Amino acid sequence: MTTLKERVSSSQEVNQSTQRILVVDDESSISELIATSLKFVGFDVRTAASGSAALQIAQEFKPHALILDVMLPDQNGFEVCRQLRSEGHNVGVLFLTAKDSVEDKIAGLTIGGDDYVTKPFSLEELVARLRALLRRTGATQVLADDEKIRFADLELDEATHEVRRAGNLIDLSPTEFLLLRYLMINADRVVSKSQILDHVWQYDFRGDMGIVETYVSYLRKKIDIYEPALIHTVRGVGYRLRLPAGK
Amino acid sequence: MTTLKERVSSSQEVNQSTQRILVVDDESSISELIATSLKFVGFDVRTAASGSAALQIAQEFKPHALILDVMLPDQNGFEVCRQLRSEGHNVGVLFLTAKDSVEDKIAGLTIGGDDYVTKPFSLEELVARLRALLRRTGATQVLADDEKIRFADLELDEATHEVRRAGNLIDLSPTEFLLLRYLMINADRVVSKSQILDHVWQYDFRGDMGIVETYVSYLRKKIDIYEPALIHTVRGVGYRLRLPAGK
DNA sequence: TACCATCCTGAGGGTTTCCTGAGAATTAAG
DNA sequence: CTTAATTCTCAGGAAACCCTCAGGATGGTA
Repeated sequence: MTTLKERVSSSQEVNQSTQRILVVDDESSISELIATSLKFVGFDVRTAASGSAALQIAQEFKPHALILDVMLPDQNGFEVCRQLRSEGHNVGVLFLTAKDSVEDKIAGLTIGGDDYVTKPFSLEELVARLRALLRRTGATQVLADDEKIRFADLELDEATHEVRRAGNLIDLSPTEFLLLRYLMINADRVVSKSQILDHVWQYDFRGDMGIVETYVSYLRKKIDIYEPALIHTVRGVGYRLRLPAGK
Repeated sequence: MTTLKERVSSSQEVNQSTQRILVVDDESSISELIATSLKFVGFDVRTAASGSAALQIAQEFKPHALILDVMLPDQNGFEVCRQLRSEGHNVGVLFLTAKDSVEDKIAGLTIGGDDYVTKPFSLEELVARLRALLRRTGATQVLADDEKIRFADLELDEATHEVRRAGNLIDLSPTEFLLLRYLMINADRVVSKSQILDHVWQYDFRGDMGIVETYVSYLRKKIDIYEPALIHTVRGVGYRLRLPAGK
């Protein structure tokens, strides 16, 4: 089994126009995981382990968005957010909260275009939410890409959660949706089962990679009943989304 | 398929022509909540924590409307309002009052096109009232909306609070109305239960999201007794208002 | 061809999510 | 004060979903 960090560095996605993200979490394993992952897809990332450190770094780093744990050693995440806003930082925030947090005042988190993700999360979900947030808060200079991902005659719409193949609507479960999304983002590239597991499943998943095979099978039965087949197995390596031409 | 402008109108609403709103409340958590929310839907917002500060800021900011807590540290909100008017500021005011204050008094004092909202409020309600106020006071230079929101054969009139489906009048409770309104504003997009809770329910609501399910159930029994069904659940994500067309 | 590692997929059990009816609690109206 | 409307909680059941497992299929290699 490889390490998370190794496996994370896989895809390569250019042109993020270097948006700056500040990650704030006191568990360094979490903030490192996120930072590594975000850097790799092209963001400019800094980390902080406390609220006060975050405020300080934000002064000079001027991030386009924050990923902010609500439970911090010195002060709570909302307070950090409030202070930032009152200092004029017009920045979107993606909160991280424990799933079982005792009704930890998880209200009002989605008001200003902000959003939250519960721990444990999957990297795919985190990145998807972050991108949606940047789009909403207008921090993106590249101008809304319709919120749609396309490959061949496949079309995945993040706003409506609709997936179509050749115009036909396809019904996917949440996990199937995330998996397809990951494959489409990495279209034409081979992604290993480990990579898929790390990105699509929650980071505390403790099963083997058989589940990836199972879900690829599910996906095939839904999207590759059409010709031509798009999901291809690269034996001993992983999977790859491609058209037959580009052999 | 709705137009982009329609879909966008809840989240980022372009072309608000940057109307200026001054929010006055001594609780910073409240004024920040309001400011964040209003900025997000396209207003230009400033905040003040006292009556005197408000008067000062109003001099240079020249707001199109005020959101004004009636209980302020230095002076009472009505007094602030009176002073502003005597200084020639022709501006509509949306008062914020504690629920248990004597409502008759307030009603009597809200002359002209003014209005008031009791704490705790829901953001949907606050924004709706503010827009109505701006419309009445003529501060709005563009945006002569129909005051009606439509989707498919659904029609919701903000002025009369009437809802019709295929011409049939439908009787909704206040919460049902706000919920439907929120869904219609976000027609075709998936909205999560958290988003619904944050926008439709009062900001101090401390229950779980089961209540959203309950109210969706109520709504369905009133508007989806007609064909086709418009309210669809997206398992694991939220709800979405849509036509069956895309199948 | 025979063998082995890898991959595919159907079946089934356990869990989670969602829907809805019933009723308590609160509020508004008569 | 009584009644009605509305809001909210709760819990049972149904459906969807997640995951494991194992037998069969496939591909590479000796």
